[in-house]
Amino acid sequence: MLKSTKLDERSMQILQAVVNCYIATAEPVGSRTISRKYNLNLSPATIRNIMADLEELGYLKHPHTSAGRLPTEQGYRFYVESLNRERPQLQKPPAGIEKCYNQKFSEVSDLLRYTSKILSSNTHCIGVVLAPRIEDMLFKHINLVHLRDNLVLVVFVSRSGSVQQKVIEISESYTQDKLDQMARCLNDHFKDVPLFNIRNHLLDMMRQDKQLYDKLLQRALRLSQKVFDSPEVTKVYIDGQLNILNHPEFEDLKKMNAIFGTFEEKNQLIVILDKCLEGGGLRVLIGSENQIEQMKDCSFVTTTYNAGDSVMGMLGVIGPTRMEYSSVIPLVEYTAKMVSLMLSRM
Amino acid sequence: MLKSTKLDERSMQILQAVVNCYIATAEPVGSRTISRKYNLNLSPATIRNIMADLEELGYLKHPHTSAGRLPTEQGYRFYVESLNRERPQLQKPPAGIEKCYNQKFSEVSDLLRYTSKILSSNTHCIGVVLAPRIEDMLFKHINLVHLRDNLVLVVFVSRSGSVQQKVIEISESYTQDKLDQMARCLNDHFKDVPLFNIRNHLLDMMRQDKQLYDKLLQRALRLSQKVFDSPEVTKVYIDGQLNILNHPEFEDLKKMNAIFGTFEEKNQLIVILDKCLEGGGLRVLIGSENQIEQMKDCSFVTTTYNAGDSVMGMLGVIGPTRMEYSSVIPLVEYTAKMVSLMLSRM
DNA sequence: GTTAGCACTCTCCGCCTGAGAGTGCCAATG
DNA sequence: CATTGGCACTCTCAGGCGGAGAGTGCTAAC
Repeated sequence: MLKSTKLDERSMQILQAVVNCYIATAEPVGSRTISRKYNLNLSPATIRNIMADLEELGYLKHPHTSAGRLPTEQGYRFYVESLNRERPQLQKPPAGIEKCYNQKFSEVSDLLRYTSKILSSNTHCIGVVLAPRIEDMLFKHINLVHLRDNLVLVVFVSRSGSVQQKVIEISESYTQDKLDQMARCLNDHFKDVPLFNIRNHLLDMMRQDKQLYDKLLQRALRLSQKVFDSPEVTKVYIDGQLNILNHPEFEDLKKMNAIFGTFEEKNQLIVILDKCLEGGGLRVLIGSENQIEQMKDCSFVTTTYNAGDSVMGMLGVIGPTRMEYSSVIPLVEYTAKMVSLMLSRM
Repeated sequence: MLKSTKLDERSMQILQAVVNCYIATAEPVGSRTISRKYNLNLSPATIRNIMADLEELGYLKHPHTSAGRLPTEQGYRFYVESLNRERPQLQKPPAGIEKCYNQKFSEVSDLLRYTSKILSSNTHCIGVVLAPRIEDMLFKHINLVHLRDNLVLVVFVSRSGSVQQKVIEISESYTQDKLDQMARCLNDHFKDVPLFNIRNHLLDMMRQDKQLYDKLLQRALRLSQKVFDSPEVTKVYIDGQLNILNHPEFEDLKKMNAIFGTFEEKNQLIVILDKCLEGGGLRVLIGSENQIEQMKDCSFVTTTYNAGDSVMGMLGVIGPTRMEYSSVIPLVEYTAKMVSLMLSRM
């Protein structure tokens, strides 16, 4: 019938009603249900006609002839976009979250881990927090501890308070005293240098000091080269994986297993999350938009957060395509705001 | 019929056959199956009689009249004990494990995390490794890093190479230089003191130096008191939780959920594992012997490992009661041996 | 003591059926 | 002519039934 891509007001209302209803019940919704629950003053028959149109346009689908309708991915997408259009009014801060952030966090990793918990427990989805990339951090302090023989423990603290540790093997064996001196050297030289730049910085310094008038510094530099030359894996905090057990669409053990598998092998996930990081801001990936075959029944709602020194990470939730976007989206955004705030204080 | 608690040779053979068979197939085993698979030269009828006796004695049970038999917990216990009696011959080192430990581990935590992976992937059960209790470690090195205001990052290294970190809040704000001096002080004074003793050591020293002729030391001591006075949670490494999805007995979502829940809240688990630690050596907890209501269909196979400086922890697997004890037990024991070996080298 | 035979029990699977939910279409209506 | 009521049609789901299969328990024979 109606062949224009634009939907008229009434069709939109019905589409939204179907999506809402399906999100709430996880069952195909019939025309009768809509006409009763939402007082649009339309008879079931009329609604049936409109639903048939919506199906033809690709927004709804049918599990079988005599069942109700449910949204396609295109239907969800339309729904989410219309949510975002009306967002300003929705933006009441989700209750309770603010209180959670009243406590003090002494370490960034604690804050992020806690945030993934908050996200998962408030949305019944999987909470995900991607830590700031290490290269984006600013050097603050380094410590070298002699372990045994040629092994040295390196503890590195960034200005925003993240702590990394790493054991490296070196060719010579230094006493703890020597290591302390070297650490002091490095701390003096690298203060506030961003890590992504530290390798260049290192090379510069080594070239300058080729005359080796300061042998200790030279050694320290060589050691720190070892520390900074292996690429770091971005840390990701995941919480509430078990939440998906409670969603009826994952009762099928096979589907569930596939999803758990993806979380076990995090690489694939990180690729997607990294993509969400680019550009910044809110991202909603619906169903197969997330490119991971096994996760084609899941949606991602993510946004970016920023730390005081403009280092950025990403947080959000992963849940069934049939998730409560209308509450999840504001919650994710609000959480990101809180995290940014907390980080700027640290 | 046979009312003596002792089983005769033949009954034992049949009990073992039933257990073996049930472990392999996860289905109640009938008399016919036994008489065909194990050539005991007995007809199904005879075996039926014996099985009825074993049932009366509490070793076997019946899901319903016309089904085969399966072991009760008492049956499993008998089976495991007879395995242990014959153990010396079973003790061929499980292939492949040794190779896994050919690599170098620079940190204890890496070794233990890796071990939990090894355990889970080789047994299709959940791998569990309890780290040595912190109080059992020997002091090696401490580092203090100024974070901001009154927050200090404390990094503590034990002689066996474990690294702990902790952020503490102090009343005064010290410069990094001061902190370095204090750390050096503490390193001199506490070298090789066992941690469980360090609090006494501290108090002693503070009493001795009451005259405060060394103000710096005094401050350092007060700071370190803060560090060592909060009790540490023992770290536990768990891997392969998803393995239980593949065991048919946990297809029931409810059971599975209960088990996952227990792992989420680790406290309960740690209590049990701590109990296994006491006394040392191999422990097999079958079904409800593990005291955790939700885990009554699971068995624990654990043993202790020891580090070079006699610090001890525990490792093992958790799986369905119907697990392959005959291969799991030697594997757990062998792994513990390897871990002890690796630790003594570190 | 061991075994063959046989009746009995219980589960599992496929088949059928009726109820219920929902659609699609058609004709009537304002 | 958009909307609506009515009605036939389709599909799922739950329950009941029955036969096949597996296994037991008992008894009588070896």
